[in-house]
Amino acid sequence: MGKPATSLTKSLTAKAVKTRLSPAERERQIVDGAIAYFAEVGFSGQTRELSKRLGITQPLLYRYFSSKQALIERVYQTVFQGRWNPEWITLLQDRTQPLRARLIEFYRQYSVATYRPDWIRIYMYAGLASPSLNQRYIKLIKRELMPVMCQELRHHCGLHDVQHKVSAQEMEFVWSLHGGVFYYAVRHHVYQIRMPVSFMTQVACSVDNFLAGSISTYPRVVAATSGLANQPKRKKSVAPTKSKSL
Amino acid sequence: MGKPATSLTKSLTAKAVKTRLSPAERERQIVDGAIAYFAEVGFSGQTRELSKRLGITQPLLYRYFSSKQALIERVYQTVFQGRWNPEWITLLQDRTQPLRARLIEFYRQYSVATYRPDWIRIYMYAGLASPSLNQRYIKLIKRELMPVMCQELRHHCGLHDVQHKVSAQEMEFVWSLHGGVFYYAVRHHVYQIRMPVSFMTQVACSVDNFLAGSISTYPRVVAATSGLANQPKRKKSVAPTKSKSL
DNA sequence: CTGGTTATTTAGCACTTGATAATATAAACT
DNA sequence: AGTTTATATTATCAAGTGCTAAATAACCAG
Repeated sequence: MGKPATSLTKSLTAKAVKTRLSPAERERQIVDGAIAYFAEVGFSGQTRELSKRLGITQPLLYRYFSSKQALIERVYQTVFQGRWNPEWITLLQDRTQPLRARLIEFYRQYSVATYRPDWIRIYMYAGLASPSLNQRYIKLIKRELMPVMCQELRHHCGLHDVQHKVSAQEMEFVWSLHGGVFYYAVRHHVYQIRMPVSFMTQVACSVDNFLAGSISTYPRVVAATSGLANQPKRKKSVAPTKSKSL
Repeated sequence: MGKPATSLTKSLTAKAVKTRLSPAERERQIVDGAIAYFAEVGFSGQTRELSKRLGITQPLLYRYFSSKQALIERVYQTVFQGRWNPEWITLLQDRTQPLRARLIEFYRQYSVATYRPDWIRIYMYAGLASPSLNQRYIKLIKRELMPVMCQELRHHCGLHDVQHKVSAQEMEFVWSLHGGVFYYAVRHHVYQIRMPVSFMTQVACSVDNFLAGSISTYPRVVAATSGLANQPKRKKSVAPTKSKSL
């Protein structure tokens, strides 16, 4: 564990040869180490332990980051910035492919970017400590991803005439798929459950069931919310199918 | 902030009248306060801050709990013990009701017991710190809940002849519903998102879509795994009726 | 009221933890 | 080489941290 991850130094094979790194390189090394360390133990982890894992002394951290909090901010930034790929939207909108294939491919690519131990664990730690970061991220999902998924789902269900903006109910409908997929990753990377079915197999299965059900249930959701605007805090229960509004 | 929460003391109206509580009462008060405090800030929260919220001094905690860790264990025990209701299984198996109604009613009751801020947040904190507790809980779900849900789903889909034990694939199929519902609670109580659709409305919607899709997709899942055993590398397991407790 | 019991507080120890200043030292430059 | 530059280390500080022992004060039996 104590071995320096960066072997980009031009020579001097191994061992504890005290090497002076260029500031840029050292900084990158610290950030990478901090991501791995905080992802493992949370942000209450100590700077001394982090420095030990990096093979450097603790005060050196403060040459590169003015405070522990500054380092944490940098970790956030590094982990969550630039993971969103706008290509995913165009991929989802490519109607030359069946929606099933598009959704599966999207989750394949999305999971590579985000459903990994570092991302998921830091995401959860951040959410528990103070959810503003997660709220911002979910806002991104709501703004960029959900409307597109809903539009494509409308098309898939033959609702070609519907013009109004996607409603909050419609988005929640899609969140149930998204949440199921996300929770697979949580069980895997947070609870460290041995998963008996591979991620992509499970995604395919979830997408299949989601789309099969949508044909009959999604038009009802769209119709039930077609009158009212999209977001606001309207009560108006959705009145699913049969009795019992609960 | 500094005011003692317990006004159970028989008299002495208000103010900082130092009251001596019976050990049982004080202990309960500490545990309750610890649940609320640790759920809010995590288990790295300090005993001094906890005692301040309780309106007592910090060393008093150590009269009732030998260490901080002992208090944490007690919090775990209090939050997670006795929340599982075996009645839920009989409810789910009551075929005089349509499966839709049973599932919705199950999630209504289940959410009352577990999908509340304290439970969810402590569950997540525990999972990140060391997932053994969560693994044990998920084992309970896998042993008690999933097989029943799968059996009822088989029946709902007209698969009356199927005899073999439910496969891991079938259980994962149900996990996708369960995960979607759980993640609603996470968004609500951990990320503190303002949910535009009420929990029960969303549950009804998810269950509807889940069941509607299952009619066509679940038989395929069952068929695909009917040949092989249920769990990959397990050899023929033992008695089908075992009743380990959590 | 009195004295014993014990819940609760006061005072403090040993250690941790984020952060800083002074010092040492490896690399760069001439 | 010798000089300069700034990376990295050593030696700390001050505030926090779990935890303990002794002192205090509330309750109760007599």
